[in-house]
Formats: sequence, structure tokens, C-alpha cells
Amino acid sequence: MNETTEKYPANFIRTIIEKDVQAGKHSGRVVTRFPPEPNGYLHIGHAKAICLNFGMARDFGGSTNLRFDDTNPLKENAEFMESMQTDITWLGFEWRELRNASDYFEQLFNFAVQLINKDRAYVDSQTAEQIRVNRGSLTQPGTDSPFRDRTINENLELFQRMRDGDFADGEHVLRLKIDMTSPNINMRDPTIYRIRHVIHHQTGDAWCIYPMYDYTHCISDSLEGVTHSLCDLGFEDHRPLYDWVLNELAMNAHPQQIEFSRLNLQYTVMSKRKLKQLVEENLVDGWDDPRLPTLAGLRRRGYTPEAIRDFCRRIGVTKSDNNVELAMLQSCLREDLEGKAPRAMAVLNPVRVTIENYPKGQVERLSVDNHPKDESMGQREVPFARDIYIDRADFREEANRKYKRLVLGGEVRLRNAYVIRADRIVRDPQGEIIEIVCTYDPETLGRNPESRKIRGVIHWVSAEHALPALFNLYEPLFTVDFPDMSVQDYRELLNPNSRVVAEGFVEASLGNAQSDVQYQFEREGYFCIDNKHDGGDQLVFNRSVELRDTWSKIEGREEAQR
RNA sequence: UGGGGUGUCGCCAAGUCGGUAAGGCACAAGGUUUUGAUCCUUGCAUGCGCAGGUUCGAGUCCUGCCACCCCAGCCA
Repeated sequence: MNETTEKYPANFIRTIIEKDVQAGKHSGRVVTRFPPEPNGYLHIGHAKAICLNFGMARDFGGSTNLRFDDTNPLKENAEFMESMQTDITWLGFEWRELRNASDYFEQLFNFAVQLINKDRAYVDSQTAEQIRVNRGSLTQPGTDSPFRDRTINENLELFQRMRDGDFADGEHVLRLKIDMTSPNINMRDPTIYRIRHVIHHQTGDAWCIYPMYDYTHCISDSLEGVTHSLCDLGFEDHRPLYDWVLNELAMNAHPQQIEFSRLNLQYTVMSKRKLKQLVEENLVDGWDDPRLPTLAGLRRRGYTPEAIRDFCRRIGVTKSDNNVELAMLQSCLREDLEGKAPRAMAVLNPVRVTIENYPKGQVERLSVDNHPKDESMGQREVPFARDIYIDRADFREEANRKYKRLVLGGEVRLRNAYVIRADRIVRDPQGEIIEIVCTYDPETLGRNPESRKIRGVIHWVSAEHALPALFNLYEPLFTVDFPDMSVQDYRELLNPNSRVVAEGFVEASLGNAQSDVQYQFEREGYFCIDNKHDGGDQLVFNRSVELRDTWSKIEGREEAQR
């Protein structure tokens, strides 16, 4: 993945920016910003916005600021700021400057005074309930507040006293004086300041009035020289307000707000409220639970920044509602990992195999490629001995020709080793197979027999040398593709099998598995070390994604036919 | 029933001045293969929400419908 391929494919925002640059608008500069509210963890939907903002600026030689939209101290905290910086950096982006909306509180206050002086803002002393009622409805115009005609001086004095802490929470608010009959509800004298006697994580007790989003955002953008202010469709109705404020203030930089649709991904939820609820109600194991669509969760699951960036590129940017299939995300991960994940063998659901004609006590140190197509990844040593484990799913007492694995009386290739034949099975008193007794063909190491065709290859580990391991096998967190659309509460749709722990073995070389390396356990999927789950003496791996599996499709089809 | 949006293959999505429907995912078929992986090849929208109209020609222009999404926080 290089700079060229990382470029965003054509989309309507790129078209707008291209035209602006050509026309010399904003002197041909491109400045964007990513403005999260620090009230949760960043998720894959944010990644879409991050890639867009940073990507567009990069493609046009511009820059991007990270700005925390910290205007509501009730919901925000510094810990979330930390995690967001970690996640953005991990994703691979660098901001030019880190700002907080709270850096502008003093300026914002002064701008508000300006608006009061222009008779474009007033202190309203109605209750929240009265304001709500007087706002009207979608089809009914609103009515003017009885306080709408206060004199400029009275407003000035009241606003100053609000700042000075003379009033309790909710006693007054500052509102813009626009038009209570506007068909656009956002223009019906929106509130821009409210009283909150709370400590702010950045400004401490310096303020007891806090500006609101609509007022703060456009001014912050302008102050930072942002040229293109990209946000989601939810703010389309707010654009007239964004422009109104900047025009009334006669700001010399007037960014263009452009809206795009947010990402909807199958089998998950994306709203911060719901993610927060899942975490706080312990329905998952924290913000970095590998089943969550948070960047922290995806990272722990084994997703790479490259895969996520590629995903954001592939899903595109439009204004239409989208419902992206999970397969798209998984495909991006597989594509990234295929070329760079070292291979290894792991048996998730072991059954013992004894190779009767292999000398007891003998151990062969087989030299095995770490990647089938990339010699530069080198080789490793894999011990082979008389007792090994294979996966239960790789053996059947009887099967038709389509089954290409080990069948009683049949042969199969042990990956990177010999061809074996299953001679008989040993069962426990309950009837379960506990051992498969085989014989091996010593002539088949590194070459195929000439007389017959070996159709299958299965993986294995040496029983004596293998390391016990736990495998977190994940399924989607929800049982339905779009939990948000269900009439049921999304918490009732949690998939009980979203995390299943398998107990098995990994080959000895994984004893020094790196925690930041994704491995492909051949025929099983891509895995990475999970250093948060406690496995005691055992290694713990997370399955990031399975390998593409055409066999299970064929098998499923046959099952269905029966 | 106010305002703002969106409708191109199962999903995502490209479609400059109207010129005769990119690509990816998924799926299907075949080839290679000591991963039923990868890789390679091939297939996959006479049609772009619907109905009219303009035009030699319309996904692209016009008109009228229809469907879906968003907005009534002192949240962002």
C-alpha cells in the first residue's frame, strides 16, 4: 500500500475540493479537521470520517487539525481524549495541531457579546420546557419568547452575570435572534449558551457557562482556517445556521460545510450511546472488547490500520444511506494479512493421532516455510514425532469423495510432513473417539507418492512439543444484521456465541509469538496474541477473521439437500 | 401534513459538455496449489425508484408521482 493507492477514489467531496482548488478558492489551500466529542471511544464509523478528513487534506497537500469538541463537560473527560489520540495515531494519521473547542471559550464569549450588541442574540429566561413548547413543531411555527425584546444593555448585563456565576443552572440561556417562524427548526432562535456549574476537564472552574455545538463549531472551524468542514448528514439542516453565525460575525474565513452519510455496518451497533451502554452494563469486556466496532476493539481483535484504511476507501463517500456487509470489512483484513502474516499450525479442537510405525522417541526437526509465496519470511523448525494432534473436524470414519481429509482406511497429507493412513480408532467408554491409530509413508516427506494421488492436506502439531493454548473464536455480537432496525431492544439481540473459547495446541515455535504480529494458523484463520485475557499458563489467541471457506459452503449445500 | 436529503446489479459505488452502464465485495464456473487459503481465468444491470416529456440520442435535461432517511436537546 503506497501513497498512490492510498488515494481516495472519486467521490463528490473530492470533486468539490478539486473545483475549489482550481478556482483558487481559499487561495487554493485545503484544511480539514476531525472534531470528535471526547465522550466515548472512536469506532469504525469515525474511521471513515478520519480517513476522509486526513485523506483529502493529504491528497491536496493540505493539513488537518484534531479538535476535541469539548463543549459539554457533563459527558466528556480527558481519558477519552487520550484514547482518541492513541487510536488516530494507530490508524496512521498525524494532525497538524491539536486543539480543543475550549481553547476558544474566551473568544467565543466575546463573539457572543458582539452578537448581543448587534441585537442578534438575547438572554432568555424561560424554562427549558417553555422554550420547547414555544419552539413550535415540525408543522407549526414557533412563537417569540417574552424575553426576546430585552434591551441590548440588559442582555449584556445579564450575559455577563451568567458568566460571573450569579445564576443557577437553567435560569437563563443565551439565544440567537433569528426567526421563530422558520420552517427550519434549527433557525428558531437556537440556544447557544447554557449555565452549568460544573468543573470542565480542560478549563477547570474558569467557566460556568458553556457554548453549544452549532455556535462553537463554525467559529472554531473559521478560527483554524478550515476550508472544508466535513460532517455527517445529521447536520445538513444546521448548515444555514453555520453560515448565519459566520456571516453575522463577518468572519474573514468562511469554511464550507459538506455533509456525507455515516457508515452502517452489518451485525453491530455504531451509536456511542449504545456502545457506552454495552460497556457500562458489562455486556462486553470493555471498550476494547474484540467484538466491538471500536478501533480499540478492532485493534485487539487483530485488525490492522492498513485494512481499516482500505475499508474506508472501498466503501466510498456519498450522501446515500448505506448498509455495508461485514464481508467487505473481512475481505479487507484478509487481503492485508494474506501477504504479511507468517504461517503456523494450531489445532483448535484436538484429537490424538498415533503413528504406529514411527519409531518411539524419535523426533524430526522439519524445516518449514513461514510463507508459501514469500521466501524472505524465512523458515522455522517444526518437530515431528509419533504422537500428534489433528483437528476433530479433519477426520471422519466414513465420507464421500468430496471430503478430502482423513477417513478411516484412507490417506491424507500432514501439512509440511508425511502422508498418513488411518488404520483404526480407539474410543472411550462413552463412545467418543480419543485416538486415531495411523501409519505413515516414510517416502512422502517433501514429495508425493507416484502410484497414488493424495487429495487432502491437514494440519497437525506434535503432542509432546505443542504448547497448550486458548483460542477466542468470535462471531458477530448480534444475531441480526441490523440491530438498530429491530423493534426489539438491541441488548436482547446479543449473540450468545459471540465469543467461544476453544482449548487446543499451537506449534512450539509460537512460544515466542510476538504480540504485535498477526499469524495465519493454516486452514484456520488469522490470529493474534491477546494479552488481556488471562489464560494462566496457556497462550491466548484471538481469531481476527477466518480464512475464506468454500468447503463449508459445499458442505452446507449438501446438508441442505438431504 | 413544515423543512432538509437520498433513490445505478444481493451489498458498496463510479458515472465531466446528454452519446449509448467503471470497479470492489458477494456469488457461480473452471485452472494452479503439500493451506478446500492464496493466485489466475470466466460469468454476473438492453438497464439506472416509477410514469410521461424534450432530443437523432437521457442514468445524465424537464414535469409529475412513489419509496426511504434526517430534524421539534439548555447533546454533539
